[in-house]
Amino acid sequence: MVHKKLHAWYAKNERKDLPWRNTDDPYHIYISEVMLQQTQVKTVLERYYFQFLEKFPSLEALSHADLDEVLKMWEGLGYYTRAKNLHKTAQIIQPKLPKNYEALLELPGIGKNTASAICAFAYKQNLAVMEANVKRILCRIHVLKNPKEEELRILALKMLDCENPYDYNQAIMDIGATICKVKNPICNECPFSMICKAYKEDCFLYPEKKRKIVPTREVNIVVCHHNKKLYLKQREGRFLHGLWGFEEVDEISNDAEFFTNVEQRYTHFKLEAKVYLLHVEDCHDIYLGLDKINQVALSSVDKKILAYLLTQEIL
DNA sequence: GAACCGTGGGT
DNA sequence: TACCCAAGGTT
Repeated sequence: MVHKKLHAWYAKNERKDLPWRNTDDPYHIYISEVMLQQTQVKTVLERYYFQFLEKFPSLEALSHADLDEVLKMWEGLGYYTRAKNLHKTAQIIQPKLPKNYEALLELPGIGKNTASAICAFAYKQNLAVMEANVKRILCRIHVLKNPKEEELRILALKMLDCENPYDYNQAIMDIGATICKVKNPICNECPFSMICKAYKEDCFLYPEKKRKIVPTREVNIVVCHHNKKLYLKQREGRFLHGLWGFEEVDEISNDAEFFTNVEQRYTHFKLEAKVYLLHVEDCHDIYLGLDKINQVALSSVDKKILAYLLTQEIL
């Protein structure tokens, strides 16, 4: 009965503007799944999906690319390990993605969710996708505040429409995105309302969310410049790995002049940076002109600083 | 299991 | 301004 209702809802309300639903190419679906991790559909659609596939039209093309090129196409999307893992995976598995869940799970950057999504959407396999939307729906139907992963997995399997797994998975994700939203769910249009305990209770605060306090990190950034060239270096740690940026320093030289303040929110801390300019007498090859800078991937903070520099005739 | 890993948009 | 949100994976 619920499956019928869901099916009817989907026939009417399916999001048809999603290109990864209109392809059978496992590579395209794989790219979309990774891009969509913790990222809004709109962002992926407008600025990344088509551009990435045009630049790297196949697994083979991706495997032959330089990591710097891949990062450039990922610039601004965040969580850059995803790009690095895509590149690594392309080199491991080309010419083709494996077709079974366990083999996919072995690959870097592919977890349970992405593996099941690839199996369900690229290979039409009979398994339940369980991402944030689905989890939220299950939590509300069963009024679960803080369920274990395994508990949800069992409930998801019970719900799955084995006759139409592909449509079912797409449909329940659409319900989560457009009906069973985190805030202001539209329960009177929801095909699950008849079985939803949260609806019966008239309370949709499931699952419980825990908020965390984010610390502030204060840093100094120095932009060294010489003859319209700037010093940038490539980051090596896990954070913003592989992206280029201006240098953070502990001590500010007396010759540096204050330039501007910059703020940036990250997932687990807030950055407050004082940016200084330092004119140096001579510089090395690693100083980059604007044309070079535009070829490498910068993080959001460094882009902000660069944009401001451009208004100040430093470049 | 919890911390870590980005960003732009909405309120 | 400050906080929340969006198709998670790795350590």
